[in-house]
Amino acid sequence: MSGHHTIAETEKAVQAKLGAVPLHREQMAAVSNIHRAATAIRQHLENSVLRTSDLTWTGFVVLWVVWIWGEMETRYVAEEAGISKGTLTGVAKTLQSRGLLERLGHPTDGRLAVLRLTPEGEELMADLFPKFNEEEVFVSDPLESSEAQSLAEMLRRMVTHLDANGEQRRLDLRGDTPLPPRRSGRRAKHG
Amino acid sequence: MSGHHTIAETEKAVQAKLGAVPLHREQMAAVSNIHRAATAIRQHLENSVLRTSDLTWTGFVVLWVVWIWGEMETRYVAEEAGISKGTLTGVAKTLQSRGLLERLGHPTDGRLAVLRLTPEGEELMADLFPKFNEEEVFVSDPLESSEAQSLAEMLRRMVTHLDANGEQRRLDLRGDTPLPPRRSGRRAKHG
DNA sequence: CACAATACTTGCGGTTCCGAACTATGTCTG
DNA sequence: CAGACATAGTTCGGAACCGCAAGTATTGTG
Repeated sequence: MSGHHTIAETEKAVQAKLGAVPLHREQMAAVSNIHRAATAIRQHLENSVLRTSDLTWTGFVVLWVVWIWGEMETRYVAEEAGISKGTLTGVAKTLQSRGLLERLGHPTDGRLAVLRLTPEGEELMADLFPKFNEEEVFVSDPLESSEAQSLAEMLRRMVTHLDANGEQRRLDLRGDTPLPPRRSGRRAKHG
Repeated sequence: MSGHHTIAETEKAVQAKLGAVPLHREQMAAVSNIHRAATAIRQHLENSVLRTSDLTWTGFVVLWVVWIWGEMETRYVAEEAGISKGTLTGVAKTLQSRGLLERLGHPTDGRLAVLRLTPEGEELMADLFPKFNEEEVFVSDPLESSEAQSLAEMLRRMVTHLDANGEQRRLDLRGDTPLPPRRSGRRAKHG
């Protein structure tokens, strides 16, 4: 970072480029700053606490989710971590191979798989999380305590809203035209 | 989405798991909600406006940056887009192959490369961005206009802070121990 | 017991992603 | 002006990542 343009300069350039176009600037700034902040924060956390344990962001998030909730079915882990089930299978494998996570069958429903931290995983998180939280404090340094609360609360509202209404919105948007297939992906076995 | 646990439930589980550990909860909630919101918003935007043009998130961000700033040197594009320059090389290639972006040498400094939208790229962005902005409005629906401003402003402060102080902080944190190499990555040609 | 539904895995084809090594070019200095 | 150093971009190894299709196994149901 520490680079070419500040956010303020970017917003100015947007004004210059899009001055004539009717836009909703406040929402644009809010959304784009959420992503800027998320990227910057993630990079900081990766390069401070996570890197020293050779954990990726996603690996850490998965560990965190399982840590907080204890044993958890894989589908919920994927959802909480914000990744697809397919990705989780791979990430969980990596974490298993490092001895941090274990995979158990469900006692009564044989279709389910349950994830749980190993003792090493528990130990790692107990050691790592306070450090992680220290950096959360560092990145939040410019916020008053009440501001941090209000920030969290506004974001919570956005997530809840998307959670409740996003799918319907997407359906409405595309009307009857079905989603185009992705450029990539597995093809049907035979045409 | 629309899944298992709400944010409120997660925060409750955190309380249960970490009740005894002294933590800075407000900052924790703020940071983790930034990432939750970023993921949810990104997924919504990808599956509504971006998907129909077969653009990935990163591809769109790169196009957006170049669109706003006009011709731009690749190193700045990478920085503004929040990706590494190595990643940009690949993404730019993809966008070039789709005829949306072009790559020019710098007239006087042979090391530099400059990116610019093609006419097709300009046209695409002119068509796409209003739709994108509409969805930014949708995801910001639960926020008052003044709240959106305040949200953007708080996030801007965090980014600015990280920009100014992040590197020093990381240096301080690791002291004299150098960063361990990543598990993955290119190795020296010969040991 | 056939048959549908569910949960996960596997694999495909692509993109993205980082960061270190490498290449090419420019700049500084003795 | 040559050698050292700096800078910009590309290449590459390894992993993450998605969405989808297909496969496996299990459970629920009429």
